[in-house]
Formats: sequence, C-alpha cells, structure tokens
Amino acid sequence: MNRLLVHEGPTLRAAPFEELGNKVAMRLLTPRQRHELESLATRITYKPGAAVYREHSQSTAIFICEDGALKAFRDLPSGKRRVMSFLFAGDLFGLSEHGRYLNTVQALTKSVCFCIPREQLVAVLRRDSELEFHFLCKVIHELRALQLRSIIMGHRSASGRVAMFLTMLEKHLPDDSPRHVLPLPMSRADIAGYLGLSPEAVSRAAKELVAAGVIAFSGGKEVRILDRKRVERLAADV
Amino acid sequence: MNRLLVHEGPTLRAAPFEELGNKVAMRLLTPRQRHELESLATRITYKPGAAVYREHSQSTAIFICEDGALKAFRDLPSGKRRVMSFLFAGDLFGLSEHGRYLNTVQALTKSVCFCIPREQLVAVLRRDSELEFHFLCKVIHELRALQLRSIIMGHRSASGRVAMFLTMLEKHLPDDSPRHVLPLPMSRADIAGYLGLSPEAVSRAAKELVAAGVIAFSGGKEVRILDRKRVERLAADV
DNA sequence: CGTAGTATTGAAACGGATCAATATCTGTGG
DNA sequence: CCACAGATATTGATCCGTTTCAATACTACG
Repeated sequence: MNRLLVHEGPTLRAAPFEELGNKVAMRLLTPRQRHELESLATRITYKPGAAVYREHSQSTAIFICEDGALKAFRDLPSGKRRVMSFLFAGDLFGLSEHGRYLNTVQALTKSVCFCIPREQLVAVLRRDSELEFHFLCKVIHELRALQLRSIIMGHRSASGRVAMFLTMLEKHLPDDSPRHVLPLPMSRADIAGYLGLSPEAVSRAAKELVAAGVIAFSGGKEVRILDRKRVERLAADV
Repeated sequence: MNRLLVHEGPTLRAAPFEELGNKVAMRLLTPRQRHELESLATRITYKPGAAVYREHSQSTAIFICEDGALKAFRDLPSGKRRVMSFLFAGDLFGLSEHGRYLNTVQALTKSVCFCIPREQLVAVLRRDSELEFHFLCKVIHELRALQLRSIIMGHRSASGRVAMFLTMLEKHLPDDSPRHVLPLPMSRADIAGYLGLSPEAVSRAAKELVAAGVIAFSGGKEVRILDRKRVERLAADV
C-alpha cells in the first residue's frame, strides 16, 4: 500500500477537513512536509504480533502507519479485550492521556511505521501552520470514523454489524487493488472485539451472509463481496 | 455555566493534547484569541427544542456552545434516532462531510452558541498557529470522549451503561455547582438513543440503581448521586 | 383542570452470550 | 511432503437480558 511513497517519507491519509474548508481535496502531504516529518521520524518495521507500544506505558511519540495492518486495543477490567481500531497505511496513532498511552497497538501483518517524538512534532507544527492543518484534518477524519463505529455498535443484529465492518474495510483498500476481495488480516476474536460481539456471533453472522449469497470466503482470511448492494443495504439498515 | 466568560467571547474547553505536548494544562483561550474569534462569531440564543442546524443541510459554519445544553443526533434509515453527543458549554460542534452537516443539533435547554463561518475560521487558523493548536487539542479531546462512548456501548448491562452515562455527565458540570446533583436536561428517549438502548431499558436500569441505593431521583429531571464509589464501579465494570 | 406528550410497568419473544464440543488452520519438525 | 500439535474457528444447546408491544401512570403546560 502506498508503495509509491515509501521512500518519500511519512504520508497522512485524511478526508477533507470540511468543518473548516470544503474545497480541500484528499490531503496528502507535500514533498517538503514529508521531508520535514521524515527528518524527525524513525522508520520501524514490526513483525506480526509485535507490539508498537502498550497501554499505560509512558507515551513519548506518535506514529504513522506506512504499510501493513495493526490493531489498537484495550483490556477492560472484566478481562475482556475491546479493539478500538484497526490501523492501515496513512493512519495516525498514539493517543495518550496523562502522559500514558490509552491503547496497546500490535501489528497484525508485517508493518512499517514512522515514529515521531511528540515534543519535536509539536515544535514543527507550531512553525508550520500548513502541516498542523493537515494533522487537524486527519484527526477530524478519525473523529468521523469513530462516529461511524458507534453507529455500528448500535446495530441490533450481528449480521448488520459484520456487513458494516466489511464496507468499512473496503474503504481502507489501497486504490490499486480489486475492490471485491477483502483481506482479513485480523482474527475473528479481533473482529468480535471491534464489533462488540462474541467470536461465535461473528462466525454465525458470517455464515448467514454466506448462506444469503452476499459474500464468500476464500479460506478464512479473505472475503469476496458477491453482492455489494446487499451488503450496503444490510450495513445501512440500522 | 462559564458565566464569568460570557462577555469575553468564545471559549474552548479541551483536555491537554497529550499526543503532542504533555505539559499543556487545561486550555482556555487567551483574551486575544477570544477577541479574534469573537470578531468572526455571531452570538445566537436558542430556545429549548430549536434546531441549530439539520442533518444534510449545507454546512457553512461551525459552532461553540457558550451556555446551555444541546443534543446532536442522526436519524437512521430504520427510523431510529441515534444521539451522537450531548453538548455543553465549551463544546465545539458542526462536523460535516461533503459540505453537509452529519447530525442535527437541537437545543435541550435555552442555549447560547457562537456561530463562526467556516471559511473565515480557516483563514484565522492559518495565520494563528497557536489558536489552531487549541482547535487541534479540542478535537483530540472529542476523540477521546468518543472512544469512551464506544466503550460504554460495549457494556453488556443496561445499568452499567446508565452508570457510565452518569459519570460522564458529572464531568460536564460547571466547576461551581454541587458535584452530587446532576441535572438531566435530556429526555429518557434521548438517553436511550445515546446509550443504544430502548427507553424502557433505561427506565428499568435507573430503577435498579435507585433500588440499590446508588442514586435517587428528585423528579425525573434531576439525579442525586448517593454512592459515587458504586456508580464508578458499575461504570468501570465493562 | 384537562390534555398531550413523556415515563414507567408488565408479559412475551427474540437474539446474542456462554459453555462445551468438534473442526480447521498454521507452523514446525520429521 | 507429510504428520503433528497448538491455536483458531465453527457448530450446537441452553440461558439470560434486552426488545417489543401494550397498558397504565405521570408531568408539564395551556
């Protein structure tokens, strides 16, 4: 993903910051800004299962996913694990509070991330209002994504949630890959944790969708969308 | 709420932007920045039930709540109404996509808001990196609040969700008001829509909490916290 | 004081969680 | 390349809590 940009420094993927300017097209950083960020950033490669950082640990940096897929999750007092988000190329992560990370972030596939020390980033943002604006856009984008998620969780039926999850994944596909085959780098338990369901419920919902001829599996870790219209209808029917 | 600042222009309430700078204390705008915003802003008073803007309508401005309480909601295809957030003094709202608002915002109590034209705000932010940083902080704060909400919605039990809702409301109390009496400006249906429950379930959960001696009602629209410890324990037990 | 909207209560049914068992996949070493 | 072991995924049966529908109580406001 974003292969063309791999050697040009960090990129930020974000929808237009429409609260503040609706004429702004899909925002990618300018070469100068990428260079600016790159000079601060360390490029790190993570093996599947490797942790980028852990919940409650001291937070000193923020990250940008360059390639691969990761998950951000929280372990709740009850022992349950809630998956807060899945991270793909262009995603920004490293949210903290009181100087500590709020989630644990772990690589699902081999992933490459830029690690940017917080203090230094602040300094650059203060100087470069344009770049800061990019970050603002990006965060707003995250905000919308989270709103969408809370709508997902409001879904009464498990199959509706799964359908919504699939349409969501589709949006994260790199532009050059076929739109109807979705790789599922995460486990069923991860999906369940993300959707607020039990793994069993996810299994059954997926089975339902297969039975209805809406999707098909090519071996557990890959879904083919057979009837996009119906997936979208299921997803929208909240 | 925020009565002291009413005549000094808009204020923004936001937690520290810890991703980027952990030494930053509770951020209120400087007088200069308030003035800067005020020169762009229109101060509007809304009666209870009045709409600030409607879902899908053309978005040209963003808003800051100055006083009062409002709700932001979306009507879903199914006819259900999902309440996305409740807005209090210091809250920023007006999220849009493709030039249209995503939610409808409606006043619950008599409310005062600052209306700031988007284009002009963009221009000011580009010039004033400091102010832009405030907005970034604020949006990050919203992001955290939304994460919290999605945890709430993961709550299995209705009483747990209600407990979490109460602890959430408590955080929005003005500093000078007693901590253990919470006004509930919103209807049960609004609460239900926010928590992803039916109004009946909210009623029953509230009844449970009353029976357990954890809270008490002073006539429908006001709750007294009798045992904060237990409320918090219920809320945390996800 | 009456009416309309809101809130509560009650009874029934649905859907997901849970527990338990089986099947499938993945990676390892023979 | 195959066999094996551990983890992951699916399937089945039961239980519990929330939804739903219906009826009653409450509250605010004219």
